[in-house]
Amino acid sequence: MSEENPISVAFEKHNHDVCLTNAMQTAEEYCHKQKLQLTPARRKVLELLLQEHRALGAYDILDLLREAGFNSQPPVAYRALDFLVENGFVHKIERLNAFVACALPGTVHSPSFMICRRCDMVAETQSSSSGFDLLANADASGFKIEQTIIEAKGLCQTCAEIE
Amino acid sequence: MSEENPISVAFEKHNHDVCLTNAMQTAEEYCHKQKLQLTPARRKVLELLLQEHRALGAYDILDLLREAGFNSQPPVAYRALDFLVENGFVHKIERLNAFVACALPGTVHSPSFMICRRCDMVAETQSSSSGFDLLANADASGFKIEQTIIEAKGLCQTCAEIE
DNA sequence: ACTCCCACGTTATAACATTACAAAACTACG
DNA sequence: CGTAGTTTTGTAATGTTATAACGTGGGAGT
Repeated sequence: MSEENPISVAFEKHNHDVCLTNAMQTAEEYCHKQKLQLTPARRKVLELLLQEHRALGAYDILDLLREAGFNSQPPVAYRALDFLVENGFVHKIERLNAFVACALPGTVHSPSFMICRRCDMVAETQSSSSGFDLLANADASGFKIEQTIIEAKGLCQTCAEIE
Repeated sequence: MSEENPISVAFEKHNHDVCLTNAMQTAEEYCHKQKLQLTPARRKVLELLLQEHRALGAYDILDLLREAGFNSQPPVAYRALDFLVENGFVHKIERLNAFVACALPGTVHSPSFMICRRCDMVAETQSSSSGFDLLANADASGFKIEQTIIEAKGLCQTCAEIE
């Protein structure tokens, strides 16, 4: 089941159904606690993204929403994505102008991403913010960092073997 | 002279004319050595970007090119930018969809950027690639990193004092 | 002079994202 | 309940960023 689409599985093998179910449950609980509304459109977008380990563009999502019977003007997708990004369930991959479900929902974290240029897979890793030059440079110059994005482009193991 | 527009000066005070002249000369020499053509449009775009320590969008550049008497269809700007990015004279800031002149032209380097969300200033810093988690994670999972972008958003010292 | 490559001119369109305003649905609280 | 206030959605239009496609011109090497 988790193997049906080799392109969409992450680096580590895992049961993808569980991964989706867990993430949805975490989102539910978080929204309930915070009195946020996980409305049908928001829920659907999160589900769509959780079904992939790769980034989807807003218009890809829009197409999928339309197929699922939702309204399909751009704001529908962007509003849901804004909500999900603000609350940490989804990350935007800037270099792809695309969106990916968070691998560690419900926790404050500063992620890095590995993006395969061949199969578009996106893997999220936790980057401990300590110990690299940027912080020292920022301190030295008085720059106050609020958020840092780290995106590595390259080839995943599978694609590296093929090429 | 270098102080006429406080928004466009970088963190450290410096003589901006010298900074521009040096960078242009480096570009000239590099292109000559590599038998690359630093054509009028390419040169102009580089000059325009060197006049700022902030990122300009492709269409901003296009407007400036038009003012300078160049042709002004989008491909004009994008072709020049592609050339300059490929050869390391300009970097793309992904989170702004905009472009900034390289602070260390002619050297192979993997830069990080600090982007002020208030004044749009962009400072480039050298990030030694050693010592942070992403590399370890990539190794462990067999991912081959080809290029990493690191962009920190925040407030520069000047703007932090104002707010 | 021929040909190959590179750069440029030009039109069109694709892809990504937001503004604006009205209507509906929830929420709080008297 | 009801009604005021807030949040979410419907919908049309538009704004912004980027590329495709194809033809033209100009310089380098043979």
